[in-house]
Amino acid sequence: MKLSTKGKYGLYAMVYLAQHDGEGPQSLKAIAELGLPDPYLEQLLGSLRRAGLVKTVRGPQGGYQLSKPPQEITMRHIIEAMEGPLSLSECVVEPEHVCPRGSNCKARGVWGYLTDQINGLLDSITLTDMLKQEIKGEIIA
Amino acid sequence: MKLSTKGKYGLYAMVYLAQHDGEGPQSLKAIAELGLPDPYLEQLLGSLRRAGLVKTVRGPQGGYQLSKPPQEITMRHIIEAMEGPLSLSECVVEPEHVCPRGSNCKARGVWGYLTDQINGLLDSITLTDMLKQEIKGEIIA
DNA sequence: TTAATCCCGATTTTTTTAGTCAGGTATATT
DNA sequence: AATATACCTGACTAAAAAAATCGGGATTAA
Repeated sequence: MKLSTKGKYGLYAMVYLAQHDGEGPQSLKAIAELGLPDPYLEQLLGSLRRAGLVKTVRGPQGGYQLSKPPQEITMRHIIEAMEGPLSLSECVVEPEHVCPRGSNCKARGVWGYLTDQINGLLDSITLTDMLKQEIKGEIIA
Repeated sequence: MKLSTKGKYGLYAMVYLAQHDGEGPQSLKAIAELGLPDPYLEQLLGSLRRAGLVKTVRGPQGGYQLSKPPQEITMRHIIEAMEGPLSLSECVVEPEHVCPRGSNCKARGVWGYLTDQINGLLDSITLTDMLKQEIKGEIIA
């Protein structure tokens, strides 16, 4: 179980924007200094924009910035924008999924439970928490 | 963020073995009735055996069975056997990872925190819980 | 008008996942 | 001992997903 680069790069970019919140638009090139391939990063920022997490300014001095305060943006928003909803098993997410294991499959409940718990975790972490390196009063550095 | 079929099939197989615990070895063919391709499943059961979660009996009437009581086998044991340790980012797992973002990368702490939390969740669910469809007193069906 | 900068779709490359297969080993049964 | 059942192993292949690349277009400050 691992995270794709999409999710990681997306988060790095968002942390960068949070660190420069209020300083005006940050260019793609500036963000890519984090060590990310810029044409790829451009794609990813597109996802973040379409998800409503960043807004852009075109033209010279243009760039990307957070579309709302960092304390209102959670890890879940970001990861979900980049990778789609967390799905440990299709049967939890897809409405009319037919499972070869029938209706009394014992795994199904666990997938649902875990999905909820992990989503809850992601919901509970904001960009501000990350900058402060503190979640629910706990130092995470 | 999703789980591979390895993890899923591995769990299905383990649930099956838990349901038939004490009934003697269960053949590959019997387990594959869950709807899994049997030559592939065979591979996966190999991982579970090497991880010490199942033991096998060869020859006629042979098959697979749990190597310890179902309440001692957790989701984490199973998923980890199938997919290796949970790794949201290399920097958390690999000892000498050089990160282009340097030592004050704000994401690192979060990866560590999340990794611990999710591992904790997986630790807390046993095969018995799954059969009972109940985790920490909560019905999950 | 120019240059900086974002936007977008198509394409390619690489990696991982998923699955197959052939031949080998152990063992209960007769 | 012979046989048939069943697990074991490693190499192989195919398909899908991830990770990027690229070329050309649109917007706008200066």
